[in-house]
Amino acid sequence: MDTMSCYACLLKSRAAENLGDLELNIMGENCVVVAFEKGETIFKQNALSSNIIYLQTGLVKLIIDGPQRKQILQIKKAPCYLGLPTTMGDKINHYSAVALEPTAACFIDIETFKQLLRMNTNFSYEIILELCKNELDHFHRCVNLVQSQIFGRLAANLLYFANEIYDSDEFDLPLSRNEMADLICTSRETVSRSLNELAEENVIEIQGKHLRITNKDMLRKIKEKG
DNA sequence: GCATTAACCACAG
DNA sequence: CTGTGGTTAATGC
Repeated sequence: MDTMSCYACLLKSRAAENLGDLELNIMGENCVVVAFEKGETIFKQNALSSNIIYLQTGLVKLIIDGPQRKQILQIKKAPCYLGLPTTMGDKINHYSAVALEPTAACFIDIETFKQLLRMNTNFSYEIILELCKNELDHFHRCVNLVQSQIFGRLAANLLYFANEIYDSDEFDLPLSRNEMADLICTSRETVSRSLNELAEENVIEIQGKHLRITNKDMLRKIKEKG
């Protein structure tokens, strides 16, 4: 288990750019980087949480076991912090994180992280900024899920993949139909049918997981109209 | 009533 | 793991 040299890290977070040499040394001595394969769990709901996770590279799903079914809370792309709410907010994790691609994650000791928050206000500011943006995303996602029908929900999430994750209108879905269903709160059958219908309407092209958005304006309209 | 939406089930690649 | 067809329940004209 190597301690990291955060000082020399080329994948530092925006927040960590604000840390001085001394602070980076403190972080480096209390931090390890771990590689995860697709499908591996990075942290698990109900387990004790004692680390802040920083995603250096890769893609992750956050999932929570609800009273009825599994629910995908969010898809997160590196670079970003994971588990700030779940590590700072309680002793145990309220959700799990699973890698969707090969992923590299730094595990930072929670006490060290708190110490840095107190020491360096610019660092703290960037952390708060990330948390706030994240909360706004969640609010919008929540409204979309509650107030839109299937096509609105599907459209919003396809646009999210294109705009926020892949920066391209053509990409491979990182999720199975079943996981897509967990993401937009429906059944896998409905996801299959809806994707095929969007293809019939020439809004997207879909072959297996490969997806291309061919009529983005229409997809936006579908998202807005719900 | 009748139409629409979407879940659940069963079965087949 | 996916796609399809049938059935069913809820909701809205």
